[in-house]
Amino acid sequence: MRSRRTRQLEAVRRVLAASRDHPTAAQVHARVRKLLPRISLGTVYRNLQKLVATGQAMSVRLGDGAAHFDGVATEHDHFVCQACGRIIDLQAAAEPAVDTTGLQRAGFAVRGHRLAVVGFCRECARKGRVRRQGAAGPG
Amino acid sequence: MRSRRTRQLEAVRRVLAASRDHPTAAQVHARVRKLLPRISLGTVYRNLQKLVATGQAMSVRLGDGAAHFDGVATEHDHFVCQACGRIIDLQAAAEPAVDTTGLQRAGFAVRGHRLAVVGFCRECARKGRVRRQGAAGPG
DNA sequence: CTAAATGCAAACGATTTGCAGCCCC
DNA sequence: GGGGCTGCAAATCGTTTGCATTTAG
Repeated sequence: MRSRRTRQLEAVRRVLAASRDHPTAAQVHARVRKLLPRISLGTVYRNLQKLVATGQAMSVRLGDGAAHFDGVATEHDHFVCQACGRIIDLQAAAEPAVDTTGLQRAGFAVRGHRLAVVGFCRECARKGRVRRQGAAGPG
Repeated sequence: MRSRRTRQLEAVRRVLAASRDHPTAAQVHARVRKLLPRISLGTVYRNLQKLVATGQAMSVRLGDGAAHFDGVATEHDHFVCQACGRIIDLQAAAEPAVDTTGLQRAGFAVRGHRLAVVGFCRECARKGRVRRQGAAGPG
């Protein structure tokens, strides 16, 4: 019943902690392989689950099919750039505060939220890759 | 190149407009089948895509694998009940306003956002199904 | 030792796609 | 009548799972 400290789990933990780009399970797998060439994708999935379950990582879904993993486990929001695809952490009490007091007053028991702000990051906005309003929304 | 007005597309549009519960593609399929028993799931997917692409519907992802479809196409947020699984539209300027002015000041070009507030809906909260804080987050 | 974890491959669920025939415009 | 659309089935993608074998404690 007790949980073991395997080299595979350690490697996944380490890779995730060193990644700032919210890799998918497949990307984590590719990176961990450099340390443990024989590790399987299934094991990566199992260990990612374990880290999420123990609050050492979080998984975020963003429109596209695959789950992305975040070594930052404290609750925070994300910004998704429509041009370069980067997923940026919106840390701390900073930025987009979500006000749920109205909901709570209405009788909802709020436990948390998932927020992804969509648009163009500083760099892409500066480079003028900004497609002006219109067309598809934040999907 | 021109788009046609088929009975299948019409049926999907109608079913979605009449649904307030954010059905999955499979659920839409089941409902449309009552009108067109021979319609295939693939066609339902293709037509749902078409409605989303033309701004007549929106698709929302919420933790669980499947996409849920919403006949309300105007941008709005959702509340997901952890007890009964219901997905509730948070309409209008009401409720959880997301403040992105800080982000914009920081150079981000904000185009929109996706917000899901997680917790217990009025009914479930009242019935005491509320598991108190702790354990897993809004995953 | 021995139960938990691994690697591998098959199983899965959601969604997409190729194709032959159908049917709107 | 022609090309988009359909139904069907097979294919794809991300993720999970069963099982024999390895390995941490």
